[in-house]
Order: sequence, then C-alpha cells, then structure tokens
Amino acid sequence: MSEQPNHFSLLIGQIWSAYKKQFTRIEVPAKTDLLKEGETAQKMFFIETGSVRVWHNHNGRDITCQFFFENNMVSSIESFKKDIVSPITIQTIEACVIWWIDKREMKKIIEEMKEVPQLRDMLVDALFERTFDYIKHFTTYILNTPEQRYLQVLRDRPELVQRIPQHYIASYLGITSVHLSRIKNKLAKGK
Amino acid sequence: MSEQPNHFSLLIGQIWSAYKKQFTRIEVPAKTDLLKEGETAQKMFFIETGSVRVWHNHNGRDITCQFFFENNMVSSIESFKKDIVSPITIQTIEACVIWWIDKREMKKIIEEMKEVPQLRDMLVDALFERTFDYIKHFTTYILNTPEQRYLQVLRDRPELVQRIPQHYIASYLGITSVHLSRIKNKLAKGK
DNA sequence: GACCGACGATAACATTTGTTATCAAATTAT
DNA sequence: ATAATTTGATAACAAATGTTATCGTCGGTC
Repeated sequence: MSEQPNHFSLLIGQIWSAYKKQFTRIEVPAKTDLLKEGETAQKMFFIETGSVRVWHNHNGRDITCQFFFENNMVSSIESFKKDIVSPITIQTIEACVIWWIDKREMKKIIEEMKEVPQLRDMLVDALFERTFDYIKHFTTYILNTPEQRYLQVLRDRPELVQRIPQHYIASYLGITSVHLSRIKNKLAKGK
Repeated sequence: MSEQPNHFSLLIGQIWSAYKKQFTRIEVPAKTDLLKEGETAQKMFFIETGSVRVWHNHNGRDITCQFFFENNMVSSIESFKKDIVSPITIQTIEACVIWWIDKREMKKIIEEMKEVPQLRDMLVDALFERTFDYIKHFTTYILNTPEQRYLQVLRDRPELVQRIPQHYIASYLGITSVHLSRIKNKLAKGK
C-alpha cells in the first residue's frame, strides 16, 4: 500500500532492471481499462509515468480500492496467480506510459527468482511487507474516523490528494464525496 | 484471516508435525496476556485448544483486531519479524492449552524451510494467501455496512459468534456493542 | 444463599454520515 | 470559442451510528 521504499519496491526495481526487455511499452490516455472486472488477468503492468486506480463495481457503485503511481507494478494479483476472474477493474486515471508483460513470462521470472537465494528472500520479504501494509490499512478502518483517515492520507501520501480526483479518494476512504467535501470544509475553518 | 483449510493452515500443520518437540506446552486461564502491547515478541504461540484475540488499545478503547482458535499459530507478526515493540496485545478469551516456541528457534525453522523447495513454496503461497485474506477483510470495510459485515461473519465464521463475547465481535466489526445489539434485534424481528 | 462482575438488551438523545438536488468552476471535446 | 462533461461545494433532509445510562441475567466466589 505504501509508496515508501521497501522490500516491495526493491523487488520491483530488481525485476525491472533485469527483465525490462521482456516488457512491451504502450502509451494510453486517461480512463483506459487495463483489465476489466470479469476478465482473467493475462498481463502484469509496470507504470513508467501516470497514475492508475483499482476499482470494484459494488451494486452499481464505483469503489476505488487502491492507487498506483510511477515505478510500481499492478495486476489483479489473485486473478493473476490463480487464473480466476478478476473482481476488480484496473484503470488509468491520468494518461500513462505502461510496460506490460505476459502472465506466463512473469511466472517464469518468479520461478527463476525463487532459485536465487537473495531474490527469493526479497520475494518473501516483499510479501511480508505487503501483508503488513494491508494489516495497517484495514486496521485504520476499525480504529479511525473518516476525518482521521483523510488526515492520515494527507500526511502519508500527499501526492494522492494532489493528483487524484476527490471522489476517487472519497470512495477509497469509504465515504461519499459530499462527506469528504464537508470534512475538508471543516478542516479549513478550523485552521 | 479465514479458518478454511488453505496454504497457511497446511504450513502450520507441517511446522507443527515436524517441530512439535521444540515447543513448550502451557495451560492458561481465560484473559491471560500472552504478549502485552509495548513488549517485543519473543515467542510464537500454537493454540491446541481455546480461543485467543489480538487487540489494540486505541485512546483507552479496547479494539479487537483478530480472533484465533485451535490449530492456529499466533504472534505479533511484525514485532516478531522486525524486533520492534508490539502494537497489540495477545490475550486468551477462553482457557487455553498453548504451545510456545522461542523466536530464535522459530526463525531457524523458517530458514530451514526456505531450503526445502516444497516447504519454501508453501511459505510463499501461505504469505500470498494471507495477503489475499487481508485484502478481502479490509475491502469489506469499504464495501459493506456493519450489518452486512455481521451477516458475513455469521455465514463465514459462525464459530466466532458462538464462542466469542459480543462486545469483542462488535469492536472487531468496527461498531459499538450497543449498535451490534440493535442489528441483532432488527435481524431477529425481520425473520 | 448473597454478592459481584461480566455481559447483553434497551431507551433517549446527540452526532455522524448518506441522499438528493442544485449550482459553480474547471477541464475536455468539438 | 462554445458546448459538454467532469469535478467539487453546499443545503436540506433522512438514515445510520455513537453515547450514556439503566436494567436484567448469568456465572462464579465467598
């Protein structure tokens, strides 16, 4: 979840520098679906520039679950790993430069990595890291109010508030855009 | 998160059957702290019988984050792995039979496992599985109302509603016990 | 058996959050 | 440049959820 340098970004850097040739570069406009809900993930994407969101159609409501920026890889991870249909859509927010790789190629890379002790440890550590991030993320939904969650995002991921339309952030925070607007208004007055 | 058989429970079964001799058996009454918030985890616990919860003190409020039952291992995983102080308390709910293992021993086991391809894959798969579970869990906090989350728990983890005091479940669902009581009342009338 | 603490239900009231609608500003397409 | 679309603010009202307090039940303890 976090954008700080960690095992996950190290791992991506490693993959990216060693296997770049196996990726294909594309340029896509804003609001392009890289993977649609209901399809099975056949690719994994590396974002060179731009922003991407992962969202889920919940009873006709568009709920944003995650945001991704430069130098990150994104896929419907469970669909990718288990060959099941994706519960989520992956969509660009801004125009993007994306590099994609075929699922089979990527799985080969992962198998190769498992044979190299250093990379294998990096993989395991990265998975731990991801798990920690998710624990933290969902914990804030129990512990904190929407206002506190917004302040947390403001503090920990300011690029998000700067680059992402507010209604996506609202659904990411689990509230309506009307309510987020109220929170912002209240915070502005308080200052 | 889930209690269904998966890579994680297979992994635990594997560890448990192969390394049981290195664990120490203890019997503890209900409401025993196995690890206190602020301490650094020195042990990992295997639950033979009984139930355990993980909770966090949030501004004086007791917030339950997770429940564990028989045949599961529990630790403050981030504290365990990174030697940082634990943000959570691990406490028995019912009287338990617990087997604990020292952190150093457990880390040796994990290193040994990494050398055995089959176990190593199981470890990686288990971490993926955990990550998926967490994604699912925190997703429901964005997607679902407290009532829907309660119905989900009723359906997916009925043992939880049967064995765990209601106010723990309420804080696990992110609501007050008063509100959970209202939900139950409403559901009872609806039927 | 009496007492005590933990647990759960309920009521009355306060606060938070959602819903719907309208408008203005900003952005994009033609 | 103009029109269309997207985005964000706001208001009025409805629904959901929290807060505090009271009460009854149940299980253990002395």
